[in-house]
Amino acid sequence: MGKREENRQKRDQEILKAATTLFAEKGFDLTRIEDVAELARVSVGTIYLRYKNKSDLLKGVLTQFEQRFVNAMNHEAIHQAPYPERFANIFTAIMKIAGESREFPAIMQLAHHAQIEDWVPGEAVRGAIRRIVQNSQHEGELREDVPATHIAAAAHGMVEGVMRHMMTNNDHDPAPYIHTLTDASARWLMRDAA
Amino acid sequence: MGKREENRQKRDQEILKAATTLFAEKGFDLTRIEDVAELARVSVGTIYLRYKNKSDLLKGVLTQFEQRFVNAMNHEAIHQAPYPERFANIFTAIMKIAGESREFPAIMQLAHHAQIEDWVPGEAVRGAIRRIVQNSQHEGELREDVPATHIAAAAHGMVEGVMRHMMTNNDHDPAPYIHTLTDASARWLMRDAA
Amino acid sequence: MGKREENRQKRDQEILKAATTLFAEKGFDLTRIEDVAELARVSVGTIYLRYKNKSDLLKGVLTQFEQRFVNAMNHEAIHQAPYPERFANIFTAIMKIAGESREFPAIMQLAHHAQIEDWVPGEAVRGAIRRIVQNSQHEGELREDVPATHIAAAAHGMVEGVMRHMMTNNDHDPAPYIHTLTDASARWLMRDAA
Amino acid sequence: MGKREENRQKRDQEILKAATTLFAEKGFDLTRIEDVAELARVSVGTIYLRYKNKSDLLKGVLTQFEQRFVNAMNHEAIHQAPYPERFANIFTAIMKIAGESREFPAIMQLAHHAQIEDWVPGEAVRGAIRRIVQNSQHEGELREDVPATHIAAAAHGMVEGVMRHMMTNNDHDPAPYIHTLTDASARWLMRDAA
DNA sequence: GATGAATGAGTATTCATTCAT
DNA sequence: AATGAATGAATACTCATTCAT
Repeated sequence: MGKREENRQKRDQEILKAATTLFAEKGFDLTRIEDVAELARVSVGTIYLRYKNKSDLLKGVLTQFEQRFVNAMNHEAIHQAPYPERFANIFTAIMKIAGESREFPAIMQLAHHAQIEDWVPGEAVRGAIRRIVQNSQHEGELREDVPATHIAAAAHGMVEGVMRHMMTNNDHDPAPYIHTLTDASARWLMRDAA
Repeated sequence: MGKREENRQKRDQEILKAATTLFAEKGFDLTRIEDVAELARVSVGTIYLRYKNKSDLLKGVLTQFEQRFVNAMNHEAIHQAPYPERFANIFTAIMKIAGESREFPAIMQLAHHAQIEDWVPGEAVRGAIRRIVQNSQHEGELREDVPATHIAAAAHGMVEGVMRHMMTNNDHDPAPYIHTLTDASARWLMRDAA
Repeated sequence: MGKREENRQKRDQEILKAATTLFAEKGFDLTRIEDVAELARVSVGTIYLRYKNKSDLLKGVLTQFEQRFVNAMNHEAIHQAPYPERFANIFTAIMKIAGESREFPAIMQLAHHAQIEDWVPGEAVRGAIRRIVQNSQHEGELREDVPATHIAAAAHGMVEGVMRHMMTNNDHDPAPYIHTLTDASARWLMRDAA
Repeated sequence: MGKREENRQKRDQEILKAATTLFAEKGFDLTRIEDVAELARVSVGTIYLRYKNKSDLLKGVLTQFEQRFVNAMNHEAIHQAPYPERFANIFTAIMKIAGESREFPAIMQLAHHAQIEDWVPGEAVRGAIRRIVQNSQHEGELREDVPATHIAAAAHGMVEGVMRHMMTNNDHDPAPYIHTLTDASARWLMRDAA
């Protein structure tokens, strides 16, 4: 990797990091591109070389965030456990990611912000859930009479709801919530539970 | 009721109706107060006599919407049915309300708009869920080992997720979704299901 | 005087007093007619029955203020003293009036505010000066080779400049300033000093 | 000087010139920043790049004006003449500056406009007067028993009063006024006159 | 005469985006 | 590629004034 390329990637990261910090801190409207540029120590022009507008920059931030959740859910170790432990593992991984980022609560709100072109909030995460569910259904480990798309939609909302509740209460111990989510999922979706 | 008072109430209604229409159609940012005034056939000043700023007007719209759901959920008829029919009744009522308003899907997105003073999106609805759940727990009809607050948070998110999915798919028949929600709730929360 | 007339005059005074207080406190632009009305415990409509617009209300306040200075200068006792004592008496009277009103410094600034119809700031005061000077010139007590209008213009400016200096320095003892003004006037205008 | 720098300076000049013209013509409130921009052939944003708000732009105009008077008063040629010619020279120079600018009378009124941050109208001019007076006092040419600050305050007011009178009368010949001011100053302040 | 709710014209200021250097 | 000065569209909000009661 040439020095030039190296520099470029470093700038990319700085921009995304600065944008994340400021969007989380002040929200979308109150974050000025000029401030992002200053914090990232690049010029405003440089940001526009990479993102076609402000919304596109937000999309970059959100994409990076969702990708972390998708990665955590797809981590193979998780899939080796039997149900309902696997539920617990997935929810634990999700909660861990959420807890690691101070910006997460604020960014989560932003995901619902004004329409972003070619972007549906949570879609990547729901897709990951759906694929996991479908695999498990095919393997006979989860009920097959509930459509995987319904499960993805409901489960995603459920997790989001629980996280919102945690944040509202400023509660930092995820254990009880992981328990609730695992319990609900197991009773709802496990074949044996029927 | 004097002419003055009569006029005032009529104006109140017109403003809220116009705001609902425009916020739903164009979103928060693109809705101009001047346009709301024109549609409501009042002056902009009159809107500011009632709402202290644009966000406060949105809060008025959202409050009215949430109240409809709360009323539907609190409707006594719903509480006379045995579980799991009661679940089905509640979800049916909710879906009916949602389906009745063309503006609902769009307004639902707006609820998450940047901080509105003294307003937490969905709080009224979650409060209603929590009270229903607590009553049913006390009456021994639902499991008591899951905190009602957790249930409210997760169930609210679940319904929101499912509704979002319906809207994304532009799906107008709520029956399958009501079924999924009722099934999930019953398995998760009914005492006998344990 | 009937009760009605009495009430009317009382309202008039309340309005003028409230306007003086608020104009002095917040300046012309930041004073709202509604606030004047509230402080005077009348309705905004009542203010408009007496003053045709906001500037006219300011004119009312300024007129009342200038009149106090004119009255002080015309007070007969002052005119019985010989020069230069008479100068000292006049300046003392002026400084006394200025010192008596907490609002005076602020109101003095406002006099120069945007054009008010049929009103020239300081005109009444300069007229009073001019008449006193002319009388004294006719009586042979002051030099006649300086036009009274020039004297009025210069002397008025001089007093205003000195008052501004006092206020800027937050200086509450007028004695040294009275001395300076008397000294300057005497040397400049007394026949014997030539 | 690069093209950039050249352009910048040209814009600076145009903005100040346009602002002077319009403030003088229509007063502060009725001058729209947009019109200043148009007259200066720059965008409104460019004005805000240089002045933080409308008042700050007025301050720029006023500062430039006062500086001309200060420069005229400090012009060394003036200081070589003996008193009372020096008084005559100073007043002549001031009147010349005032007469050269069509905008001067109107701008002079604006100086008293509502509080401008970090700006006291006439302060620069009074400071210049004070320094000249102090030098002359030290050189034994003017009375030392009148504080230079009092002289600055009173003389500045006197000149202002006389100029206001000239303008009110729409009088274009400064000679009689220069005479009056010189006469007054000489009698008041010259050591020999005592 | 008194009231005060309703009106609606009016503009300073911001900041995403561009493009000459 | 990088820069950052220049651009200018876009609008929430205020408040003097009116007039139906």
